Amino acid sequence: MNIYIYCWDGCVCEHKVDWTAELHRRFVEAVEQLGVEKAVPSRILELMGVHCLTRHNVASHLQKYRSHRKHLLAREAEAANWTRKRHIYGGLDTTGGAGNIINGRNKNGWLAPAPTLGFPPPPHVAVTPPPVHNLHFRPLHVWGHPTVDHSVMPHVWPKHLPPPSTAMATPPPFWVSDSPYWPRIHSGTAPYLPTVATRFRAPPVAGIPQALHPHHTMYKPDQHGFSSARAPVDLHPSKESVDAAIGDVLTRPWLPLPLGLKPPAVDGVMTELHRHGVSEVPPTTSCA
DNA sequence: ATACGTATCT
DNA sequence: AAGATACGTA
Repeated sequence: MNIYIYCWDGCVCEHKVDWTAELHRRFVEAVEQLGVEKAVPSRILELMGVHCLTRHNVASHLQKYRSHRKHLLAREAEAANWTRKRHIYGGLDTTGGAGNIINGRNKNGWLAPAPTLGFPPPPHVAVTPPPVHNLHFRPLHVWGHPTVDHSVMPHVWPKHLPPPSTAMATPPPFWVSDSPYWPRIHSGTAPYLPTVATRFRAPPVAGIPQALHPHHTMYKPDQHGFSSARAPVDLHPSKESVDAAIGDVLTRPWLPLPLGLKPPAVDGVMTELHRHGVSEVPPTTSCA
């Protein structure tokens, strides 16, 4: 049974906040403006301009948000670290490592050590959003910055989905696919739009005025997707790690193969070499 | 008294 | 897991 309470301005609010896509989007927007580290509940609340939200609600959400983000960053660092070790081991500095990590940043410049670099300025001018009077949308199970997610999430591939083929160009991550949550960011540029997302409408709630357009389709990857980043992810290397490993191995085949990769059959190698007009193979030399 | 962050509870 | 609440601290 739903419990409703009366907001300070007279609107009817649900007892428990549903962090819908729209709400979360505003939240993230506010956090981005303030900087993830500097964002505090009161300021976020202010920027969000949403009724029926208390500072406590925001604080709680912020806690979860930071926690999720921390996990993601940790994984990213893990991937970067893996590649760095290999580079040190090989003594060469070739590029093509995990997620194109350069100077501690990923290619989008989002994942450098947070406290020092702070975060890039917001991509757009802050506009005070119109007030939202109700929270009646599907809960959102998507965490993190749209901008961060795009670079961080790829190695958290849901276990129930087939991994993307490494032979193909890397498709945009599935959680971006056609989601109203990231409108127009990819839909125009990326032909690859996996349709794995479960989409449905949020049913209108009787008796509650719909302040926001009720046509918001909610995206809800199942709870095994990227909220449980433990067992499935740990058992299977992340996509990013695999990409890094393959890229690395191709670049420097003389190094020991990482765990899990098998060397090609000699016959196959010889055939391939012949195909390329190489008939003599010099004796193997050790890397000094 | 108030806001914040974290831990804990439901 | 998500969101609320309790609690210690500044």
